[in-house]
Amino acid sequence: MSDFNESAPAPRQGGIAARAMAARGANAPDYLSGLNPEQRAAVETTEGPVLVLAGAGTGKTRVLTTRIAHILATGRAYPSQILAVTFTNKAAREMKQRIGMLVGGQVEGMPWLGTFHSIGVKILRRHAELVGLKPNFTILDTDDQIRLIKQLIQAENLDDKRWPARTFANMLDGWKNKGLVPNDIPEGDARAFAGKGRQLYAAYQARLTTLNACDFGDLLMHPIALFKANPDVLAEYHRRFRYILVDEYQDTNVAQYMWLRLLAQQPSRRQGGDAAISTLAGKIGASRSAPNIPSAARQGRPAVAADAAPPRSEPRSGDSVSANKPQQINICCVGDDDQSIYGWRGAEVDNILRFDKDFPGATVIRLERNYRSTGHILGAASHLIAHNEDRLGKTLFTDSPDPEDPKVEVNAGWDSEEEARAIGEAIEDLQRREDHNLNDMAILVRASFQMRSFEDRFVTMGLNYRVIGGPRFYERMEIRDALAYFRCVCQPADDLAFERIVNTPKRGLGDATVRLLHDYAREREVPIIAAAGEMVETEELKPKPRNTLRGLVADFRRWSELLPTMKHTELAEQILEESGYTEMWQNDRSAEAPGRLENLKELIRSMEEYESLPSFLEHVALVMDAEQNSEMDAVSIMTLHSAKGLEFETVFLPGWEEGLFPHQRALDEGGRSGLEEERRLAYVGITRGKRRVKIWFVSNRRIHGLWQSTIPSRFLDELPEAHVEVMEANTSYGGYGASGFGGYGASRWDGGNAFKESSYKTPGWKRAQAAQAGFAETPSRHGSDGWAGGRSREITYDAEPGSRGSGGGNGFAGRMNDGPAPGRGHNQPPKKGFGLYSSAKRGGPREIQGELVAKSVADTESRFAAGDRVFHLKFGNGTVAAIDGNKLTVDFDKAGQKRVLEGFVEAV
DNA sequence: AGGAACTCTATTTTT
DNA sequence: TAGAGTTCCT
Repeated sequence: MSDFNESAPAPRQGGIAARAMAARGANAPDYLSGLNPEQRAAVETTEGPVLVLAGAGTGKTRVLTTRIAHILATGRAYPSQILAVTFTNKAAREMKQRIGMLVGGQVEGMPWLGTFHSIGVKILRRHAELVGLKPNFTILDTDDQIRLIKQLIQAENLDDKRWPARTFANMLDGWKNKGLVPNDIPEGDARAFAGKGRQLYAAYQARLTTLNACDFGDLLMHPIALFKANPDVLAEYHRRFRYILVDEYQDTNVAQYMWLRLLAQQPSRRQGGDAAISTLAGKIGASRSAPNIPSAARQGRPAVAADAAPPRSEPRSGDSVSANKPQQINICCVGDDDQSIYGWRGAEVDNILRFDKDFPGATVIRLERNYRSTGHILGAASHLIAHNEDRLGKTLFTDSPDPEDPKVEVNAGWDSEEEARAIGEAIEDLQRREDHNLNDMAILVRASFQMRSFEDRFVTMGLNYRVIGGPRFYERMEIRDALAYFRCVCQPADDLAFERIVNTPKRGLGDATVRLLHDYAREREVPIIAAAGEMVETEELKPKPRNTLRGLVADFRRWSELLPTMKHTELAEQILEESGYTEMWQNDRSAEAPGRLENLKELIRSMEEYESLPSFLEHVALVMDAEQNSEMDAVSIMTLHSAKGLEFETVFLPGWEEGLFPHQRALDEGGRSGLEEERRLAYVGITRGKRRVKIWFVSNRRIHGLWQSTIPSRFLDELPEAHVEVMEANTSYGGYGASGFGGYGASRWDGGNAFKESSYKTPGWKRAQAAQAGFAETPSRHGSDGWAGGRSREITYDAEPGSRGSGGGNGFAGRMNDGPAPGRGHNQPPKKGFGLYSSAKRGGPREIQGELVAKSVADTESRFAAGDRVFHLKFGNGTVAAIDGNKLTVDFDKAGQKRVLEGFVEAV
């Protein structure tokens, strides 16, 4: 049944390896020509651990795919002996396709190329019993997960408003990213949720086991636990995988790291996390064991594998290709530390930074020759990223700099509407004058709310655009409902699916009935559908719901019986018909209803490609992904995060303002490393551009409904003059800041073309420096109608509701009226007061590559000391308790302890 | 069951 | 401000 226990087959006629070998030339095979020396080294260094540091646009995927082709073509391994992991399905698909192209044909023979998760499931299906699951376990999506958690929270008699399931789901995610089981979560976390954090986690896992289900995190956690507890199983995989390849290594989290290390036969280095992993399911109350004891030992099994020396002299059946060579770790990780932008969801840049320590004797190959962008773009990006401290260091270069290439542009605008207008015009310009396709242009934003102004504008202009990202096909309500029906049919134990649709469409089976069902099922420990089947035979339900439920149970029974015989697409259609689900939307008069029906049809259509309903469900759980139509010519709008890996002729980067980019929250929560991640995001953004990069910033932006004055991003100051051109403002109101816009402005950017002389001698820059010693100056007010004159709001720190931006009446600026019409008198002289963003106080200049740059906020020395008495506009008088960069912890006499920005506080 | 009124919250996202 | 989610009322 599985190909796993067979010994490696001889290359089949027409099989991938055979074809690859046939395709191989005598000396320099085709696929190797056209690689540059570094790439070629990365491909040909097949043995031992290899780290390929592949800068943006240096041909990373090409190396990865060619390397696989090379391994196959030289007979080093069979396709089934190569483990190749990616993060996204898209990347996996692309790799498969490209390997196919290299080797000539479809790659049916690469069974172990896939995402961490899909490979995880594959492993888990084979050995499910070892972690207490059945092989047909379900995979829960975030939605199910949250509903389940909510039930558990309620079962613990906690207020689910005060303790939102969402929050818990996030914590859960964090733990699983770190590979922590309930017993190993930090004490602080354990105390969360009214002291029930750990208990809830354990209860959650126990519940998943009863449901015969897994969440996404478990797809990594279970295999790790399994390998550790069953060295014999791990050894089989060791024997199998001759070569391991990892894409986007900088994005791996701790759990993925542990998973890889186990498979790479490395003794584990990280004690904490490793000791943590044991069997996840239902380990409540198990006593906390001493660190460093492998979990296998705890469970009374021999401890080998991870924590002991790797079994180097394992017999290696099925290894007909190169038997008898000493065991080597042929792992190749490809990544770019400078493009690590997922720290916030658990990625550990550290994994890539430490590779050579993890794998002693590793070969490190740098790919720095860029084939994508112009010299100016590379120069700008490299100079920017050089401001990061935690990096391995690479410098991209191009062989073909062209004096005609445009420099990276920096543009200023008044507000987000003008920004959208101007970018819209620039797009039309390129389209008309340069004959650009809209498909070659993209707008990359930091946060999705920024998209709106572009959409609004493009709609009025009649400009085609396409938003990438956002809610996906399989996340739509109607799709989830339909899938829930199918799940109930295929998996009678899927309580969550059943609960989702018992009363959809409305059948009069409301909360009360469901609760009864639930209690009954829990008590008897049977699945809810089974419980329903039993309960309708009793007197426990009122006649009406009882009859309805009886009907529904009969429906499901009938559908289940049809499952083995009927064609799955027809059955699916029948289910949706007979359940009344389709009808529900047909009767719905709302505007979305027709679209939903259309989506349901699309769902059925997409099932065609799969053999059966269960196999379709499996696909859906893992590949929450649907193709977008790329037919029409349209500008792409997306976040910087979703742009990673893409490239465009022209890239627009709006919103380069302090607080937005770098994002205030990243700064607050991540400190210096948070800032560095933001900077990498900027780097990713710039390096998406092939020929043109146009950066924008504005001086007023509406955030949470209030107009905020903003200052230019510090990243602008980190761009090298040689590769950047500051554009003259060409808007009707007369340009940005020629008259010392705002007054609080902090950089060379507010001097318009003053930049060309000397960036750091401009009044703006001096002001910025001066500001560091005292208050930043206020933003200017503008307009005259409806201006509240409220106090500026405290970004993030002030959670006190109800008082932001209104009342006060003390004349400190911050609240603006509606979008200002250009040309109106918006440039009033600055008023002395409190700065909006005290991050305006960028630290003293620092020398990098002969240039002065802004220093990060974290280094700024506070003008306060612990014990100082201070006054805060809202909280009144207080005493400084602690200082953290520009943030103060203050014990207020009346308001208690608060964290406030230094800029909002005045010495008394 | 449905709707009005109210509250809360506002990066980034894959699997 | 706006959208989602919840509560409360009929």
